[in-house]
Amino acid sequence: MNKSVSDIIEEFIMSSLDDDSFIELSRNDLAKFFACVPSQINYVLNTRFTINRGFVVESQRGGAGYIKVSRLKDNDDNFLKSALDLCNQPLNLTDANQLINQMMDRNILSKNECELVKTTISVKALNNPINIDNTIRSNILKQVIIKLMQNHK
Amino acid sequence: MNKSVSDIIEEFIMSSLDDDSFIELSRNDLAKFFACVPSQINYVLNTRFTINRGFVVESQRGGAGYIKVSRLKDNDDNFLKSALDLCNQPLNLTDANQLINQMMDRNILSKNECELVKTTISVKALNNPINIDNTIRSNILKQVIIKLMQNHK
DNA sequence: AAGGGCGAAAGTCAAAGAAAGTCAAATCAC
DNA sequence: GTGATTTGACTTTCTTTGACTTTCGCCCTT
Repeated sequence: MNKSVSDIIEEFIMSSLDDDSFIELSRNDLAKFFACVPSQINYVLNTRFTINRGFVVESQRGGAGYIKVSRLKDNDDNFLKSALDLCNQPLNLTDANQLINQMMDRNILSKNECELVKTTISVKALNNPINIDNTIRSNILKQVIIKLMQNHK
Repeated sequence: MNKSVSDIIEEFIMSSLDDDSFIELSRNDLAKFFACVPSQINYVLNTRFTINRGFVVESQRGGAGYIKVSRLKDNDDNFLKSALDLCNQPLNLTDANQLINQMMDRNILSKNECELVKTTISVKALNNPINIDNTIRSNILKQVIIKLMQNHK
């Protein structure tokens, strides 16, 4: 198979992530290195380093701008991964709380953290019509899980 | 990570504030020391040492001019109380995050907890069609603060 | 002793510079 | 022909720079 430039850039970033759980890169430098336009880096990031594939991309513009790519971790039994899946549907309060409780049982969240997260998705916090409520709830939980998988300071 | 000059100046002032609750600087000297134009000091002050982040900047021009940066240190009860007040209006992401950061600075939240709460009010978490993001955000934060006030007795 | 001028601060603001993001048209591979 | 890739014009965000303004203390004159 003939590799595209995007494939090669993907491989490069992938192998940089072998050692560490995240890397910081300069979009411009990378583009220069691979002799492509800067926006191609975005293309690679958008098509290959997605949540679904287990990555998170953060960035900052301007002066000391950067792009940070992190590889998400999961514990052995794929608990977080399937929790993430659950969050693709709206979640009612009971189900969501149970999910959060399980995270505490598995020592992914401390008691305190568990309580905090439950607070953020409580009925009072999401003071909205029920149908949109559940959607926001699962969205919030999804981001929390991603954060937990992103397990580096 | 590649730090900008502004980042470095910020760090310098921050660490000067570690020992004391305030510090007096000479804008010109600082600019000379960091090899930048004097107005960059203002830029750092305006973007980093804001009231929202818990700082006050006072200054005097002319002959014996100076810039004084102080870290606000009212007690945690008052802080949470006024934070709660703030949550009666919709909050944009920046303001909300700064509030949460201050909770960490005051050891009301651990670093981890701080990150978690920030995650729950992030743009991605509250990614809903309607533009009531800021309202939901302040609601969530309000419940978090109420929760913290319970713990904090 | 009062007022004015000078120079030494700090403040303001907008332009320039330095990243990264977006989006859609053009091209390529199958 | 369709979907994936490449390209580039345009946008947004953050930082750096510098010209111009304001304020203040001090000294000098009267």
